[in-house]
Amino acid sequence: MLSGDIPPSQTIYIKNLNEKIKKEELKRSLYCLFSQYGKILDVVALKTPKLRGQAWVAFLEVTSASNAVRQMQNFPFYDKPMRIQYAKTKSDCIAKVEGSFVPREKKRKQEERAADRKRRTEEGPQSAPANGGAAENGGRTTSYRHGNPNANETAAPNNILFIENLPHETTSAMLELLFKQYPGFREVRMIDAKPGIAFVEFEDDVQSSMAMQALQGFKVTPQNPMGISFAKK
DNA sequence: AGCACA
Repeated sequence: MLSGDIPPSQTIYIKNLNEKIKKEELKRSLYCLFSQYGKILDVVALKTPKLRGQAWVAFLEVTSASNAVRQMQNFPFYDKPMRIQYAKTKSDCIAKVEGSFVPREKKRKQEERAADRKRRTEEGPQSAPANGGAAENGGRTTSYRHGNPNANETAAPNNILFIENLPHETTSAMLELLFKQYPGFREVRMIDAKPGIAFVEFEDDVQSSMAMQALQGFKVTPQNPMGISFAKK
């Protein structure tokens, strides 16, 4: 891979991030943006002088990270193109999942030893930032893989979303109600000749990504979890 | 440019 001679792994390293964004918001947005590629275990961002403008997103699957590196490369995020590589070292949350986690000891700073001491014995996937809504309904259906035209390959980001698996009774007014709660919403378009699908347009790719993540798998009916992907250009 | 997890 030409991604800077670092071998593929579950964790991506992102730099050139907008440093004006507050840490919590940044983590939340990264979580939203990248969870389209698969389950995220953790998002790490620090605002220390050495580490500002950078973040790590740890996926459960290497393939998720690979897709993210390729498809989100140079993605304009808060007005700055993201530069994405694989992380150089394994994330703690990955080591924990693999059962190989050992609290770092005498590495750099001994002030960390005290912190290690009170390290909580956590088990499962690390705390991912909460997503902004629609979580009650059926929960995380991270990627929709049925009649999806981009089944194996996630489409490149687009300000227009492609919605499928809708009940045929769905109207654009219904979808509008659902999507207009997310910033940047523009319009819903449906085609009479093609029931069950819709296009939803946002102002830009970031905003469409947020809505996609928030509403992915949203169950219009118990049989109809929405499949949302980026429309093809 | 800069690779951490507190």
